Amino acid sequence: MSTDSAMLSDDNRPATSSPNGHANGKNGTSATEQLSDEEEIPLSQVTRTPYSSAQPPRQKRKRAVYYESSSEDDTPLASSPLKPSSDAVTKPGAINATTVPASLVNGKGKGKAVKEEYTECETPDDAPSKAKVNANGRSKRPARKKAKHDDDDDDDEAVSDSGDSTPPTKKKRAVPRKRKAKEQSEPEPESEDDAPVKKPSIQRATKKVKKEDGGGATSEVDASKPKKRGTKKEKEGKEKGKGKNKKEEEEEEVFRWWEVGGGDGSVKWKTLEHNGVIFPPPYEPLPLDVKMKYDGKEVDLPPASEEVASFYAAMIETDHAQDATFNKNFFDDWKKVLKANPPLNGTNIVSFELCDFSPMFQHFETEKAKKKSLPAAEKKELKKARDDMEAKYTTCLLDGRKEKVGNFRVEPPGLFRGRGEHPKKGALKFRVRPEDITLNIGKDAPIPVPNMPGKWKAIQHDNTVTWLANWTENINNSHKYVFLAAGSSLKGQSDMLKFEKARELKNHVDRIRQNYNTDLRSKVMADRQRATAMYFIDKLALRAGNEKGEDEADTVGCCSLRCEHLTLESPNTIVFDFLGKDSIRYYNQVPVDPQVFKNIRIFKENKEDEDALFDRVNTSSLNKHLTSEMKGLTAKVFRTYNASITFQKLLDEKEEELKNATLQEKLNAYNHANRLVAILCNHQRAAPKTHDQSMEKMRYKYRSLKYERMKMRHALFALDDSYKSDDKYADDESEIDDDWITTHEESMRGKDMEKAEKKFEKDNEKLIEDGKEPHGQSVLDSKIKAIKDEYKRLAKERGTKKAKSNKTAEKLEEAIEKLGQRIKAFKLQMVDRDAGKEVALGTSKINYLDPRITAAWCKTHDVPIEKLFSKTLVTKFPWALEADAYWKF
DNA sequence: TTTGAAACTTAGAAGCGATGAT
DNA sequence: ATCATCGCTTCTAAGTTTCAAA
Repeated sequence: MSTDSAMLSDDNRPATSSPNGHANGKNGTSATEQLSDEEEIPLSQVTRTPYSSAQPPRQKRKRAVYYESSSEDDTPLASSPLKPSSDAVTKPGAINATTVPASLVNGKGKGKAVKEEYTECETPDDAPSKAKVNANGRSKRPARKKAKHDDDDDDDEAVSDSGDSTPPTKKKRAVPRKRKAKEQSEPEPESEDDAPVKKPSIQRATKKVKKEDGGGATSEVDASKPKKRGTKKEKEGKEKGKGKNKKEEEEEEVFRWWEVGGGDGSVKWKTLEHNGVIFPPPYEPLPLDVKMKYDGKEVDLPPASEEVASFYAAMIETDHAQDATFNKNFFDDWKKVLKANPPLNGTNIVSFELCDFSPMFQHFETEKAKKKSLPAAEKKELKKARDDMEAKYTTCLLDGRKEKVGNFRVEPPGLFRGRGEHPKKGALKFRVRPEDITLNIGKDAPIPVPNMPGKWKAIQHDNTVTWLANWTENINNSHKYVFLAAGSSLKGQSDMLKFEKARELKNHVDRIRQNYNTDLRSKVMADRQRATAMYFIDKLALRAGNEKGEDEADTVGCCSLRCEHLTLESPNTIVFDFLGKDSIRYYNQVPVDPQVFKNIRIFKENKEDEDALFDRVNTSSLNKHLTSEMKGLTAKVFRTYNASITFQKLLDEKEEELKNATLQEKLNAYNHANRLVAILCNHQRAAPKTHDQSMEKMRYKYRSLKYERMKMRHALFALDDSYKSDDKYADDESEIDDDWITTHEESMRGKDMEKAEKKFEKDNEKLIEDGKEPHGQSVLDSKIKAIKDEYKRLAKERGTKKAKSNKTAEKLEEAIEKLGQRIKAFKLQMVDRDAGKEVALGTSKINYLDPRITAAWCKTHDVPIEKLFSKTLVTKFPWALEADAYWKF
């Protein structure tokens, strides 16, 4: 099928580009007309495209055609002219690393899209176009048919299309991008004295720190420490340290980079030493008695094929194995491996359905169990051995300082676990070998030796980047990098910069909002669309939304929204429903500014569901514009800004209220604010498997509380009829009915009797121990009888609205009041828990909430930071924890 | 321009170990 | 002490942004 023209023909109108010139007709006039605000909104025109969550229709997508079809793996490689020669591209290293020849599995070389241009022929009056069509009838680029410039000219005279006011570019011309440098041993940054690297003093903002149990950390100060910050602490530390045994002398150097300044600029380090990466152990064939079956018979697989089979076998109980795409991709790739490494007993594996991997699966399960049941001491030993082995890879020397490395373990081979409807999920991910890996390391540093046979692909010394190693992965031909850990100075610095940039937005956001609000009425379509997109990004914290390719899951962000993703509901509500990053559904019904509502209606006019909503906007033009509004401003800064500012505001609102609150109440308030931000950013998680069950438990407890309350009310009535007319004691137990009460009482009765028996036994044991006479059976019997009688009485009471109690009316009133509070609180807790079951708080905490907000809040409310930040977060944000109580985002 | 490589941040799932209930 | 739960850590996929090459 290679690029069949067949496919081309089927739906090939220039799709996307809203054929009938939505907006452009001739960009000029018509655009102007269409943009007039006054027009009416024929509601009937409003498109409604309900589709249910997970599966957006995307037939049109296949028009891809312009790209090499990825499904043609089986066609002879070299043949198609459209196909880049795979040989040329295949990474040598990937081959037979794991014994699986890359060339076997990876039909095509780079999934590089070979694209043709589409010469548009419709709508002649349209802008000169070359709209590239693509996917869902959308083009790799949005199907915009015009180029912004065209608009300008034509689109209503005047209105100088802002489009190009050149943004204040920084003539800085930073150090040349490494791209070229990478070839290999880069030529060393040409003396570039002007390179903005001022890190003179930086060298020594180091302190020696001893770990103390007490949590206080600091101690003696490195002589060269520059600033005087934190002296007090140091002194204290010193004293304490004195008394303390020196043994723990494992003082770590703590580089207080945030006190030094500098750091920006493109040179990231002066010297860099590291030990490379760890490769996973080679494949170990299964014991001879563990064999998968094909058509009921055991198959004798050579190791290479067995390994791939085992990847799948380990997953047969997961959802992945239920997925058709996943299975197909796995099987296709596996067959290629099998072809080169056929079963030794001649089995010809052609049908996936006939494969039975369960013997392998069982084997893995027993192995797992074995490991688990190992004595603790042995487990510990194993772990120690592993840690020792890995130790040297966990850190590196950056400008002479020890820093933690993040992902020093090379990703093991396996089956690609793409999210959502990723067309390649299940495909075989090759074993990575030294030949695949490029190391980035200081010029004078010794070159590490790989822990498996082989030679590094290349060594480079590029100090303008932060990675230590990288390789190209075979599924999507993207790059994988080994970076420093989140707690390292390099990551910390850029993290801090990120938040500072977001804070800077505070000073510009009013103006920016004003501008885009004005532009919502712009007569230039491109501007109006951009303004509308900005409105969404700002208000709803949507992501920028780059275009995606054919061989990726169909997900969108702001700029790549399609008409089908928005539904209008008069008078001014927009319903968003689309799959965003990681194929997480974004569903939101929001009332919007009437002008935005109107705009969306206009943008959708004359377009198909699968056409781009913002056909004149893309992330690049959007960001270009944003940068012109504020230096360094991009779409994602809005997310950071809005998340943090919202969080700060929410916490501030509760400040007074929390003055005398308990610790738990404070934590709740914090988590509540955190949750609202997570919702804003649409951070979801799969509801815990046990959620329903635990909700059920809570509901039961809730009812039990209601039952108690009812009993007390009734007791009150029994004492004095007049309570019945008091609203305070009106029936409030709608969630419990007679049946439930019956069951509940029976269950309590059972429990009470059990309890009595247990107690009886225990008492007797005790008596015997003490050398006394145990109670006889009659004691228990009479207790049981008492319980039975009690429940008989309760049964009689049922429905009478009377109950017995030995409390006085006053006591009852009090107890009811208290119970009422408890019920309310519990109900809240339930609702909260249910509401939060699908909300992930972690992501915003790690990436979006300025940690200084939390640090300051903890100081204000006297909450230990450990209650809110896990150990990793504490080490990730050392620069933030010193913020004082008054610090505000 | 447009495309896509490169580099870095953000993301949820899976794995794992601590902790609390029984 | 054992088991279930839960929260944290690890893993790696999936985004964004920038810039050079075509």
